[in-house]
Amino acid sequence: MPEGHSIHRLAHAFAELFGGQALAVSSPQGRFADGAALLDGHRLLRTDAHGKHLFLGFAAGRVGEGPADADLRWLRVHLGLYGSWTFAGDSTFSGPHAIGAPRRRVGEEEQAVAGIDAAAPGEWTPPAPRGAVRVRLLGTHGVADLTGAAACEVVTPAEKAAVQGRLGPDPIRADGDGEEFVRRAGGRRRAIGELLMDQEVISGVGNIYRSESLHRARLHPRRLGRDVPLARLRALWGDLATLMADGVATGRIVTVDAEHALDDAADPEAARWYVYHRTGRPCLVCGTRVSETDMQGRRVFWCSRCQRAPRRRT
DNA sequence: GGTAAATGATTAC
DNA sequence: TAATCCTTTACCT
Repeated sequence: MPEGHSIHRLAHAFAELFGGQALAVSSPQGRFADGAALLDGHRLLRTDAHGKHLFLGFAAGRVGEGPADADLRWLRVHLGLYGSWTFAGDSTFSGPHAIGAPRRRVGEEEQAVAGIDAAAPGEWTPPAPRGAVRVRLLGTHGVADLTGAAACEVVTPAEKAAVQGRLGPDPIRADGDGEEFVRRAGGRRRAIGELLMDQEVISGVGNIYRSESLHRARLHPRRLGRDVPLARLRALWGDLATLMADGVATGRIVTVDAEHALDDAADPEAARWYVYHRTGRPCLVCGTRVSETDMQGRRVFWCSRCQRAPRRRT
């Protein structure tokens, strides 16, 4: 799935493209018919993102009424490994055209789809849903179609709060607390590579940000949390906050500093990251062949020279 | 026209 | 640790 930065982009996009509008909510595929009926015709008043969860807050009633937060009903969407939103609309409708899987190639986290039509407002008609569209949100100037989500449900404010209560601090959110991350990761007997992917420790980090931030921090993925000095945990949080904020701004995961950038016209994907998906290829910093291993069913990449293996403990 | 892989997370054994 | 769920696409034959 797109990592946390994409979810925050989606929250912004929905506010911008549909904010304040009463939306026609449907489930062309049918699996979300009940939830869609609950929200159909309601206005989208709030959007929120926490880690990899997207929340869209709807309320019934006329424009101008200021519903209490307690009256909102939230659509909670988690894209999982291959969920995706695809947008289309008239000439006034812009923004991210498609976020999330599928990707044509690894690294294509946002795909510009020929979906934004040049039709003038009023002359645009929504395209037929393509594929298994779980939810369609139709506004005045455009549509958003959701496919492949791992989670898609309508929740109350209390249920939303409960979900967020289980999530660790999010480096992208204003309320993201780095010290909380240090508390949750420090002293742990689990590998830092696992801790970064644990959404209760830090939320929003995915497989690319994991491998890349650990390389930038020169930390081996199997180093235990308790063996990472607190100052380095703080630095890791700070680096992730910077990288992920940049991801929100640009829609791309960029982790390679200018001094290490490598222009490889023959294989532009090859030098996109320091180590992610670069097994056997040279580390962009030292040239050592990148290593790969499996960590809880996911691939982790690191440079055995830049990121020294932790000493074996008995 | 089949198959594996994909930036995830939960449940069960 | 393994199975399971969500869906599309790249890359084979």
